[in-house]
Parts: sequence; C-alpha cells; structure tokens
Amino acid sequence: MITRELRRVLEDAARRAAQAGALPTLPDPLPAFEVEPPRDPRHGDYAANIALVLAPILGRPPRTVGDAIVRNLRAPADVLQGATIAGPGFLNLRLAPAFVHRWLRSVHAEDRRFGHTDLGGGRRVLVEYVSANPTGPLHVGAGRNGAVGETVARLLEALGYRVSREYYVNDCGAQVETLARSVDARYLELLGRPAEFPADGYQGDYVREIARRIQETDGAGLLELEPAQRLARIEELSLRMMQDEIRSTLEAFGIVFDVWFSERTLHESGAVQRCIEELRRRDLLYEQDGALWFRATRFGDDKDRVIVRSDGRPTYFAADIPYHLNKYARGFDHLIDVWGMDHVGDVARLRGALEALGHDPSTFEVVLYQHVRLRNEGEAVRMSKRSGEFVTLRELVDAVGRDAARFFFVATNPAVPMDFDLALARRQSAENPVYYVQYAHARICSILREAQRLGVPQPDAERADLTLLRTPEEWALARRVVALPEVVHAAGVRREPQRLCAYARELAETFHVFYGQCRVLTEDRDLTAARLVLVDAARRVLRNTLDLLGVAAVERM
RNA sequence: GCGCCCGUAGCUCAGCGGAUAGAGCGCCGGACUACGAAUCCGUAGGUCGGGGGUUCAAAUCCCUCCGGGCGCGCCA
Repeated sequence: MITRELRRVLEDAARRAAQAGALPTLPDPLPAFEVEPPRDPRHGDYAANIALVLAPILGRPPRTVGDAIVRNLRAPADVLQGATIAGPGFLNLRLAPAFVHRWLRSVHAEDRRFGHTDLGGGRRVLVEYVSANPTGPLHVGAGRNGAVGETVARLLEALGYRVSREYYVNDCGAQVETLARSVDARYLELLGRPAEFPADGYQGDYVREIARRIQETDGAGLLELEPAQRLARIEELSLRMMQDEIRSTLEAFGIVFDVWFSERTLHESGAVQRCIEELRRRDLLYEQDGALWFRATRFGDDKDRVIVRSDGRPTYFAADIPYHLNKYARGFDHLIDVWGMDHVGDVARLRGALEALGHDPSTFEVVLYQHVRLRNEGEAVRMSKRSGEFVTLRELVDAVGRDAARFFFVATNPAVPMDFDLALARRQSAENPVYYVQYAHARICSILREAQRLGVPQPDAERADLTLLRTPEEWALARRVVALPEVVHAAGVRREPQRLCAYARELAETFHVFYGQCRVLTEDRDLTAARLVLVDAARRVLRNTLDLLGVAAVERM
C-alpha cells in the first residue's frame, strides 16, 4: 500500500530528526498517525498528521515538529517530490511521478491480484450469512444480508484470509412442522380429500406449488402412509424443495455457499446434549419453573436465557452454541455472522456462552444490518411469510437486475435502514450508479477495441514512457487507480463494504472527467502508449472492484 | 423503562479526529466535426437534530436532551 510506504518514510525522517537532536527522544513505537489524500487537491497528493500527533507528546509546537521531520526527510527521489508544512502542522506530500508510475505498472503485473494483500496470512475465517429459515422463499431482506455477507467474504479473501461461506439451515423445530402441515393440507386439497388448513399455516402460493409437485411425482401415494409418517415425508420433501429454491435464487444472485450446515444434525449427533452437559458441569445452568437456564448475566447479557424449555425441547439458542463450537472445532480462527438487527439481543448470550466454554469472545463477531423497508410507489409493502404478502428476492432480482440489486444492497451502511422502492428501482434503473460505473468500464473497453482496430500496439506497461502523463486529469486518474489496496484494506478490516461502492463511483467519475479532457488514441505514438497503460490500469482496477462487489464488469452496454 | 443502531441539501445517502462538509436524484442553464452524450461543465440548495464537554482541531469522541428504527419470548 502506498500509505504504508509513505508512513515508513515519515517515521524514518522523524527518527533521524531525533538522532540529530532536532527533536526529543521519540516513543517506540510511534503513535498512530494518518496518511491520506486531502480533500483539497492543492494540498498535495497525501497529507500526514504526524507532527500534530507528536507535538503534545514531545511538548513542542506542531509546526516545529513538522519542520524537523521535513528537514530530515530523505525520501528517495522516486517516492516523494516534495513536502511542505501547512495549516496547523500538516505535512503535505507530493508524490514523485516515478512512484505512481511504479504502482501503475504493478496494476498491470498483478492484474487480478492488484488490491490484494497478505494481511490475513492464510488464517481461516468462517462467514455465515443469509441462513434464512427454509419455510418460504427468500425475501428482500435476505438480499441485503447476502450481498453484505458475500462482499465481506470476498474482501477478506482479498486480504489474504482463507474464507469459508456457510449457510445454517434451521431444518427442525416448530416452523418446519408448520410448513409441513401447510403443505400437507394443500396436498390433501389437491386430491380432493377433506383438509383443514392450519390456523397458523403459511399462506403463500409456494406452499401450493410444493404440494403440486409432490402430487406430480408421488400422486396419491402418500395417502397410504400413516398420517404421522406422511407428515414426516412431506416435511422432508418440502425442506428439500425449499432449500433447492433458496440455493438457486442465491446462485442467480451470485452467491455460492461452501457449506450448508444442518441444525438437525446437531440434535441427532448428540452435540446439543453434550454441550448442555458441559455447561452444566461448569455450573453455568440452573433449573427454574421447570426450564433449564443459562447464566448469561455472568457474561454481560441483561438476563439469563432458557436453553431447554419446560417441556424438554431445547431452544434455538441450545443448538446455536454447539453450532459455533463446531465452527471452531473445524479450525476457524475467526467467526463472522451476518444477522438482521432484530437479532441484536441474541449477540450477548451467544458470545457469552462461547466465552464460558473457553473461546476468546473477540473471535466471534456479528455484522448487523437494518431491515430493508420495501415500498411500492412510496406505499409500504407488507412482508410476512405467513400472510404470503411479500416480494421475494427472486422477484426483485428479476425486476431490477442482479448487478443493480447487488450494488444497491451494499452501497449503503448496513446499520442504516434502507428503503427499496420497487417501482422506483424499476423506473430509474438506467440511472442507477451501477450503470455509471459499468459505463466507465465499457468505455475503456471500447477504447481498447478501437485501438486494436486501428492496429495500435498493445500497451506495454514496463516500456511505456509514463512521464508523458502530465495533465491534472491524468494525474488524478493515476492516483485514484493505485489507491485500490487502501480501499480494500479499509473496507475489509472495518467490515464496511459500502466503501467499495463509493470508490467504484469515484474512480468512474475520475475516468469520465479524464475522458472528456484527454484523448487516448492520438497521432503521438508514445503519448498514446502511455495513456493506454493508464486507462488499461483503470479498467483492471474497476474490474477488480466490481468483482469484489459481485457486479459484472461489462465490456459493452 | 432498559439495550443496540440511526439523525448530514427538497429526496436518497457518502463522509477515516484534520484544512472551505460531499455525491446521486430532482430543478435551472450549457457542451458531440476523431476513442460510446448511459458522459461532461456550470448555477442553486446546509443551524451536520438541540445543548454541554474533551481537543491545537469535532459531522466524527464523551455526556445529556429530542426524534426515529430494532430488540427486550420457555419464537426463530
């Protein structure tokens, strides 16, 4: 990363200043300081607040500290062109063109790997997301969950972590039984048998569809079974169909899971029971009102939580603990779950239970997102699986397209509730920011096609004379292009995928402005070569950014 | 009432303790005689919810109040 190199240059200068007696002895390590592009381009390419941070520690005025650092800068000529003290004590740095050129060349050399780093060092991270109950089709909230989770997963891979994507399937319990009873009733109806639809049954058409498909393949065969067996069989078939539907919806959305983890297996293998015994052995459980409680308050939760109901059935929580233990047991160093805000209250108890069983609570992390408020022409759309009135993720993707949906879901801070107006999304689809970004990519591809048509040689990043790139627009584009590693780092470490969208849009904008000012294919062979290297680097970086977002980098529109 | 999250332009939202707070949409006015006008340039629009505090520096951190979302279940 560029900022890492600049930080090192500044630290060296500060240490040299201290050795020369221009500054008092420095702390080791140096306090954290920022190196970032200033808002105002007149302040140079990067600004550092190292002098402002050191001043109070050293007991000297910021500008004095800054002056000492600048006078001791021994940046190689191929890194910095100049440094000045400005304002309250900022160091404004101007990058040497050769420095940016070196990074531009590395965009070509690293290609699809440009922007990636080895921060993770191959450590294994499990990202669990979506994990919607298989009792109905995915609705739009799952789209936000999926887009955020998938982008976080891709960011972590780019940061050098080994990532596994996982979907936890709640394939047992009351809601699954309700699904089975609902399908059963529709099945009987189809066969003209008397059937009473359960009062708490799922109303959606998909229930009828499942029943229809069962009737199609099994005919009336299931009627031969005892009612309990028939229900069990219907439950199994319904679950399988729902999971297939969910899987294919997610695949159409660009998400493929490595593992579909069945909750049922945790019960059947005895893992749930063993986990309860372990908690009991550690005196973390007690009985009250006939139920078994976990002492969650010992771990920061605001009340103790039931783990086994008074009727002997374990709660959802009882399976969630061994599930996460299982993740650790499979060798993952770090767990990330993506949950809706409605589960915010569950974080403390699960983290507490994991801590109680010997795991560092900081290795279990939950990314929370606010729900998507679906609207149609400004009117609220009710979303409830039970009533059957909801718009599915599949419908949404069909309506606005996968690229726009993926981009939109990630473009906003997950912690902020999001309004998704279907009519608006359809109507303004041509003005979606995703098209602005894709257009920049397609435009570059168009230039490259035109170059080929004219017989212009392919750009050779190592040999082109990049010192010919001198206009402000070329310089701005080059600096923006080589900033990708920083963006990936910040977005990944902070779990803030929306930064990728912001960067993609800014990079596209910088390119469009450049395009308006600088012609790429000119009579000047050397200048053409240099500009081709620049725009082709922009193309690769745009593509890499869009890849992380799961948005297609189209060559034509 | 308690916990978590949010409050920034008319609307939807970016914004990393840092310099004059930004973008998109919408409004108004301009720009194609060579690489794609799905673009670009310009104009207008702000008490960063209010008030304290910390700091050389606060939209950003802390406190408090106001407004909103979600949760506070032997549901998942």
